Amino acid sequence: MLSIGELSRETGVKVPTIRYYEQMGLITAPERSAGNQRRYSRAELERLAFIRHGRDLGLSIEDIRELLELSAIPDQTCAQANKIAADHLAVIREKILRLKKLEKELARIATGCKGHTIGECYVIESLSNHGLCADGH
Amino acid sequence: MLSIGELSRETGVKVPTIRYYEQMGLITAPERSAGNQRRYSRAELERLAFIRHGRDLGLSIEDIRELLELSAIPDQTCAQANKIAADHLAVIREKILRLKKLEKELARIATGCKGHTIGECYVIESLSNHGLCADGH
DNA sequence: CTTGAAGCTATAGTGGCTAGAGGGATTATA
DNA sequence: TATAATCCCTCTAGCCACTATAGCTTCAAG
Repeated sequence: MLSIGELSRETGVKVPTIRYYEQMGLITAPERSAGNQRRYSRAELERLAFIRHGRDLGLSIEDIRELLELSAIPDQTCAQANKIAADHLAVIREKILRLKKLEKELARIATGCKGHTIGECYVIESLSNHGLCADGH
Repeated sequence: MLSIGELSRETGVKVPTIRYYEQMGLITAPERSAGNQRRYSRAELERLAFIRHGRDLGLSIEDIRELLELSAIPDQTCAQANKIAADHLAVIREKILRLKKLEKELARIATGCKGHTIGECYVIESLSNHGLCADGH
């Protein structure tokens, strides 16, 4: 049996976050010690590791909730699980594209400034004047 | 003189967001009509466009506040403005790197599943077993 | 003068935590 | 056994940048 602190150390999920997940219903309320402290089993550690892993991959709490529900019924087809992963992959790819555009734009702004005063500053100028942007963003 | 709705249409910033920016002190409270409605001048439109542009580039409200303050004193050196842009560029580049790792990992997970039931599902399996991951993430 | 769109304020909700207050429990050492 | 250090408890509020809702007033067109 693990205390919440031990569980935290083993999974890398912070203590208040574990309590938050319990409140959100991602993990069920565990047993308590005589003095009302949470005591976790190995099964709960694995469930939390699953959640942690999903969050690290950027899945939302709701995505993870759904995957946890799916994983409880091993005979069902896994189409839904695949869909969650594939949808999320599409979101990630979209984000990457967007950020690359921003990177390009910011690199232009940040390196373009040769003036020494705000009055001549390209950073300020660029923000004031959207027309200077290469991409529509 | 523009109503808040006109200002919204011209800048692409939603009406409640404009009021929010006013509350946050990014734009000063504008004149009011006889019936207490906001009336904006061209100068305010430009300031809002500046804010919008900064937000589009992912700058925080605080970054933008600082840039707005800097832009009000044209004789100061622009080192600080450059720093804000450069720092943000670094943050963006970091995010891109992180997302690329996630993309790789998710692509592996989402395409790896050949089973037909949850019991054999690679998506679920991968989340349960961090050891399958190529990268440390 | 009526009607419908647009505007007003104030409050609460979003996601995923994080921080703090004010206490009780457990554990290691003296 | 006493005590001190550390951990844990609940509850509430705060973070960011909005977004939504409710209940009201004002404006502009016909």
